[in-house]
Amino acid sequence: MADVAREAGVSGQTVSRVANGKTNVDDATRERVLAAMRRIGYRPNSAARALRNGKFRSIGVIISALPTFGNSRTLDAIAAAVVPEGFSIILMPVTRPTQGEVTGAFSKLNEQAVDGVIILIEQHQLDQSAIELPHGLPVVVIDSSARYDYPVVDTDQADGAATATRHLLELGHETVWHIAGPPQSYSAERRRKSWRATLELAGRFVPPVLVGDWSPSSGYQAGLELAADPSVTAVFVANDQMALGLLRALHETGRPVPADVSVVGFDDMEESAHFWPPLTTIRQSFEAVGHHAVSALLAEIETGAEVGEPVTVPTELVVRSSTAPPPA
Amino acid sequence: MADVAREAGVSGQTVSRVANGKTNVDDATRERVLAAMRRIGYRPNSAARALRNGKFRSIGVIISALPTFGNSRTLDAIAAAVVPEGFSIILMPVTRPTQGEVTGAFSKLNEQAVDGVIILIEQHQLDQSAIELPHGLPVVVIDSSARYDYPVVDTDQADGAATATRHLLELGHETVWHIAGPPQSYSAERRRKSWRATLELAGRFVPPVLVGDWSPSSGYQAGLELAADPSVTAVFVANDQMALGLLRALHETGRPVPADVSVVGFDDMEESAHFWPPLTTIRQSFEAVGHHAVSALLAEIETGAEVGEPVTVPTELVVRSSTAPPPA
DNA sequence: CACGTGGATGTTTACGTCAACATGGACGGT
DNA sequence: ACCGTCCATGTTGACGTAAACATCCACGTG
Repeated sequence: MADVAREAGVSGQTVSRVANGKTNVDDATRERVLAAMRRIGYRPNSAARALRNGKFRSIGVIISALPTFGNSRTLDAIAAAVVPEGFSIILMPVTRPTQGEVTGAFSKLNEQAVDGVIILIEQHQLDQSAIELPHGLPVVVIDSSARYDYPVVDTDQADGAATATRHLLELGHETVWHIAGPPQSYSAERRRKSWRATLELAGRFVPPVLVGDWSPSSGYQAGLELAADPSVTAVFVANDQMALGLLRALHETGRPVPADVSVVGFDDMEESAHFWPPLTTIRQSFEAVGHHAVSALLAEIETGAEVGEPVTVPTELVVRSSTAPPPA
Repeated sequence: MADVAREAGVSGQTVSRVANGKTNVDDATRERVLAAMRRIGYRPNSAARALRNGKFRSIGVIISALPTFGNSRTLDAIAAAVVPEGFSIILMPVTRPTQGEVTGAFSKLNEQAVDGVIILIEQHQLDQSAIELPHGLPVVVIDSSARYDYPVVDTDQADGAATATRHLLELGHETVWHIAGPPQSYSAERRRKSWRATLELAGRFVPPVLVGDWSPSSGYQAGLELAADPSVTAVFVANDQMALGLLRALHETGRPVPADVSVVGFDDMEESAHFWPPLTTIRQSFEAVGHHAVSALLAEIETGAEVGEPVTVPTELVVRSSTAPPPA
């Protein structure tokens, strides 16, 4: 900066003013400074800036299971929403979502240099208790658990699951089986509860739940069990990957989809339209989730006040070829 | 820091020494300082640290198409490799890999606060020219193009594609068709060239290339064309997602896999084992790629010297149920 | 013409940390 | 007892920036 100031024949302060777009600088002077900046290749030093005014213009994202379909999409949306605001993202992966790891990541971020934190961790049951975080830093949690003290954003899991179940019922199926996500996952829990509630509301028999871990393999395993039971005609699977595994199991055991059994997934991955048969599923908008999380966090950073209401992002039923009325 | 110093009855410098684990501090004093830190909840301020010693302990990752299967896996591997070293990751997404966007992201990182940059951008043909970056910051590129001035890490695309093609030939197929990735992608180009070379080496007819864009839909489109040609008995698809689309096209047109046509993909996504039929494919280790990229970058940061040799990560053929000898 | 006003620019200082140098006391050797 | 050495600890200053305050000049007004 000093070099630029000398080159332009002004004081460092004026350079600072130009760099920050202050208005009270003469146009001619501004031009001279800008030219000098370009000539010297001046880049403001963010460390010094941060030191000076206590803001870092960056937010931290604590994330587990990054390569997961939903998480990577959400992260991308967060990134897209944050960059135009002039913020950057500091990534803090945790290998397992335990209390220890999360608080560790959090305090690393705290030392590091962030103005706020988004927590994108699927499993809420952390050592039996909600995450406890030192206060003083704005935080937004992506997850619709009510157990956090922080603003929360999530997909409307319950409505999506209810829609999926109702779709199958309306097609004429007697009841709907369910392959759930892992027990520690809050979204899995919500989808399962909502599926059950929908069945009960319609006065239908509630079959036992099969539990997977989101992976195609676990869907395949569960699918093998389901395929062996001839009374199964409709299955709501808690995500598309497990649905893929189920489809495979159904193919292998010679039960045609959708003629013999109907399948609905959840997520609507890019691949789902090309499964065999193309999968009917619940589309969720990770983009909207990421976008809302960023809005809430930035608002909190600006104003210091937490936004009270949890934000819920709606889902949409996408009907393709894996559902049909039950066999006669 | 001043508070801690007062609390412990020492000077700030001693606190600094304790915080940095210097040895020349009396044990009793150290204990006293640590206790004071805990009591006050002291966190070193990284901005000041960075300002003081010119290092940031963080690296930037410029990435496009983050939710892409390979990219998210690689990013995760980078994160995993970087965190134990005490570095953190600053994410800098670019929407399109143009020269302008990349250099923009680069200079943002430069101002921001990074010690080095990993560029994870698939398409190398940036406005007809290689990326030009201002020098002075260590850079590693993930991509095996020879056109960069920087250390480079990538999967052994050529060997993988050759292995896939040879596998099909050895099964007895007369020739192998190819659905390629987008023309701007260097990996797509490598796979295509290597497929062609393998065919030529074996003295086989080289069929025209179908070009996709990595998406399942583009694979489906290409698949429809291929399915219409009864002479097609073996297809090497440049990634698993397009292979999924091809499988769907083959199902729809009633051409059984692998009895009538064999398919080999590339990537080995988690889903591929559960496609119908389970997909034979080339597994690449994104983990290894990320890991090597980080090693190279950290070495460059430490020593200041670029590592010369490009690193190539081997692939592995995974045989499942989508390949078989051609129909009699 | 003296004075007040307001805008452009300069000067000083503090942000939190740590390297470099300074200080001071304990201990060993002669 | 004197001196040199070494180790623990303290003091000073600098990193690059921007807020707060100070200065200076042009211009308008009575």
